[in-house]
Amino acid sequence: MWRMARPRKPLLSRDRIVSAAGALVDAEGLEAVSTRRLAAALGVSGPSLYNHFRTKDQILEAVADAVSARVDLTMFEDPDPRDWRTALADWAHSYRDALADHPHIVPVLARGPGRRPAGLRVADAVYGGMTAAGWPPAQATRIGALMRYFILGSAVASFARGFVDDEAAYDPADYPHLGQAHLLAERQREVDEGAFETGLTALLDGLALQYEALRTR
Amino acid sequence: MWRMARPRKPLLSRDRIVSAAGALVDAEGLEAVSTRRLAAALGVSGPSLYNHFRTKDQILEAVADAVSARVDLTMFEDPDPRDWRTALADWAHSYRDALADHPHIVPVLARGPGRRPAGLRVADAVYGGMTAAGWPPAQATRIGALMRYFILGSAVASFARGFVDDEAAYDPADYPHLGQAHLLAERQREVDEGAFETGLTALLDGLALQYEALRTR
DNA sequence: ACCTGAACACCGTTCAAGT
DNA sequence: ACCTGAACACCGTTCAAGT
Repeated sequence: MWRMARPRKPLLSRDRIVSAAGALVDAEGLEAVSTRRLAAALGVSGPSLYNHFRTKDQILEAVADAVSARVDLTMFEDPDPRDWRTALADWAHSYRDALADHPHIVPVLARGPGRRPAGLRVADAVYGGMTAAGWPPAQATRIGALMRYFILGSAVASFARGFVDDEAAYDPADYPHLGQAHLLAERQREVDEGAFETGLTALLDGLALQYEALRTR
Repeated sequence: MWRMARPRKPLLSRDRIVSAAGALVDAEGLEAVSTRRLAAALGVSGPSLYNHFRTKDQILEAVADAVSARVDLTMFEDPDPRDWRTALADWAHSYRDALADHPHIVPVLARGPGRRPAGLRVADAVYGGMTAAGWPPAQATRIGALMRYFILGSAVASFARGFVDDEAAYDPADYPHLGQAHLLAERQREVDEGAFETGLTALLDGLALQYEALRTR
């Protein structure tokens, strides 16, 4: 027999499936991933995937988790109590960069840490870093959550991807303040970049105010 | 004939389709909406929908836009220059409440204002309010975007929906700082609520700092 | 103009059969 | 244990046919 139902060495592994799925998501977007298409890319037939994952959704969860795993968390290790602000800022940038590299998986990632190990490790590290820096536990939890809101929000609700490339859609009579400038892709990236930095600075400035109030009480 | 291909009075309208789709999304979630299921709920056959919308996606866009349309924008009309902070806070709460009422459509809404009239009206109103309050145009655009990030992020990356109801998934050996307390649904809503309020206050405090720096220059 | 059933090219998932 | 093809119950969308 030159073609068998089961090869001596497995053709598939969870890792191979996840990396092929990630590549497909990056190249063609979430909705391009079907079990048949993914299997074809791996040189097997559709149902084979079910020997390694229970559902297609769990494959996508694993892809999302692989992205979370690339977020730098070292800034929360052995923290200098006065430096929670820098740690938070560095982490936010690392997180945003990881998402920017794989924008199509963000909606899956945003569904919450859920069962994904790397996602939970992120939540855990931020909490640990904040409590070590002197934030009360309840506030540390909130800070982790609100930073997540802002970072994931900036990836998922990106201005750049939000506007359509069609001038007719933005009649100045309907939206007096919206200029044509919004339509330029270059300008849109600038808006996203500027809004992220402005928001991050405001968030950290505001938290610093709360931290001071906490210390001087 | 007691059953005809075309009735004298149209059976369908865009409004009827959108409200039935909205009800289906609210009751059973996004993935429960198929053209056949939606058509059945309206007492017609699947293809009929295509006489009123070009694609299923445009139906969902219209549902999302109907939610945006319920966001209060009156706080940006005839603004008191000193009160941009209150306007922003009130708007954020109104926006968040609208999303909380229809959580399943949030991923569609988060894709960006795109072509949706109500979504664009929101962006336009915030921009108008901020510039009228004395913010420079570039900053006004950024504020609209960053507030959107935070509000949509808080809806889409909700802690409450993020954790799974299974203790085994959160072994304290893996995540030393994550307590079992995170698992309680009641506690999760508290975290979301607290994180939103803490984040909003921090954001507005931080922006106030920037506004002052702007005035005193 | 607006609805219908039939049809097309897909889906995710199950399962018996193969080795 | 791990792969296969066949099958099931779905999809979104097109289209000719009806009134």
